[in-house]
Amino acid sequence: MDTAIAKGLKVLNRIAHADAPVGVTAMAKEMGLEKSNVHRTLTTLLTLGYVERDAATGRYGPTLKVWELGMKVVMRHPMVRAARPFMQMLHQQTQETVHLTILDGGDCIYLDQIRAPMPVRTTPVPGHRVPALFPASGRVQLAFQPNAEEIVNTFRNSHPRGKEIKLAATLREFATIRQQGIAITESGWSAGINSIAGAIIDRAGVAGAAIAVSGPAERLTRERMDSLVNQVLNACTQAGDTLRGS
Amino acid sequence: MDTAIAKGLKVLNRIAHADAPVGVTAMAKEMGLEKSNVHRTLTTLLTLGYVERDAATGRYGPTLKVWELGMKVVMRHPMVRAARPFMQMLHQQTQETVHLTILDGGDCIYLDQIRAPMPVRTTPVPGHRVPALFPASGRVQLAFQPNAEEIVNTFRNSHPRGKEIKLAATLREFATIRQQGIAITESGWSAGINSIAGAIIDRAGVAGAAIAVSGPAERLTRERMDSLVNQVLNACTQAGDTLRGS
DNA sequence: AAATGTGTTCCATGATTTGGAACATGGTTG
DNA sequence: CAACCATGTTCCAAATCATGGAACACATTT
Repeated sequence: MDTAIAKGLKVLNRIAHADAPVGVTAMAKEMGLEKSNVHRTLTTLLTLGYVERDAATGRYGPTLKVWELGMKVVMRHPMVRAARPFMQMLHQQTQETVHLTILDGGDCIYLDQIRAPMPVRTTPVPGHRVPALFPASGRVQLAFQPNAEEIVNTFRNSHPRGKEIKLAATLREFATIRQQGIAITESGWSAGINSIAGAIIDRAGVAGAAIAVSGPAERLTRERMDSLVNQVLNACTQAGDTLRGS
Repeated sequence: MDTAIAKGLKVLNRIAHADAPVGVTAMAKEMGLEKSNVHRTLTTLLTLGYVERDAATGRYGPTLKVWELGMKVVMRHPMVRAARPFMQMLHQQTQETVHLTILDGGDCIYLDQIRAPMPVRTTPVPGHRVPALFPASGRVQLAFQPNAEEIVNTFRNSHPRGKEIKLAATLREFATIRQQGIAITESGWSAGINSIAGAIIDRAGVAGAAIAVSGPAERLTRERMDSLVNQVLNACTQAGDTLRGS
């Protein structure tokens, strides 16, 4: 194990997650390293171009280099490549915000999005992570997951709002979702926001991702969502075909 | 200089930029390191979760961890935060694709975008880098850059298509752009695509970024772009105010 | 002026990385 | 089927390189 690499990435992480540039001493204290050690690490990251110094304060902040690297990765992601055109279609048909999410453990990660001209106040942003039980796109994926029950239980025990979840009811709902291939949430975890999501089936035959259409409850009514079922399913199966075909 | 950190990031870069997962030997040969060294580095990155192995081939590919990190960075970027709401407004008014770009040396980096329901075939994607002389958003920023002439010259000497650029004509055009605060390209570097861009003035009083509206020439005609001048300028000044105010 | 808080430099010490060689594995070819 | 090649993996002695402590520089506060 290359400990220096671990240290370097830990420091980079710390800087990238910070709201504001940080100083050497603060970081050293926080991560239990020597000042001189942190300083040298930062100078290294500086010369490599991953970190820059605030002109005024001399504190260290992240550059966009990490982001550029990350975009390379996500844009090459097979799921993103496969889903993009069909998300675009869906957006054109609905004029609403369209999301692409994948599952990572019990979390749902927002991979890609097309924003509506008039989006809701709190649109999840690509890169965000939320418990998969919250959004429709997470639920539709969980429903197709073999270890769904385990994940739900873990959530119930670890998350502060976990106890609000009824296991039996949730599993029953998952059965319905599997049957229809569609999950719908009405003011589920974000008040006033409705959402309809379908699952993309990948090579392994499990739900590798989900496409969701979201919007304010006034615009995206229950009836409207019901009428969108086929379009969402369509986008998902076509994306799945593209994914498996290539 | 922590050489191990440099090595680790170099390997990570190599993997993230690759089109397909790569093997140990290939990487070792390519970057002049010992096989065993690369192998240990990869195992480190593997346990840290930045790299994963292809189940079938055993080759190494990137995970989304770098991307998540990068999104944190860009979403906290003051320019993105300041510009987002006004890009949204512009998108709502025009129903066209709206871009946010910044200048990095002679390059233009696409920071953020809102895609139109019917976008053009080749929409630049966030994270992309193009010579600033190509798109309208790059040109409007160059026009306000003190060392614009230098950048144009560097481009003329280094880029394969550099000789197509006439220095005097370009500088004259920049003067016009500075006067209007707006750059317009018609089928500029991408055939059939028109674009109108304005500059966001940052704290230092220079063009720190640009907002652009792009679309197919049939839809985004010259007359339509002329009628959008004020809306684009508005979005830019408001974004600039937000940026400097906060 | 003394005291605290920064960030930075220096260097002997020793832990860690290094590169080579040997081993393991799987696929290819005569 | 055996010999071969290419690949990934493990091991270890040698020495390079990271380490942490102390000392320095600089600014701000008391």
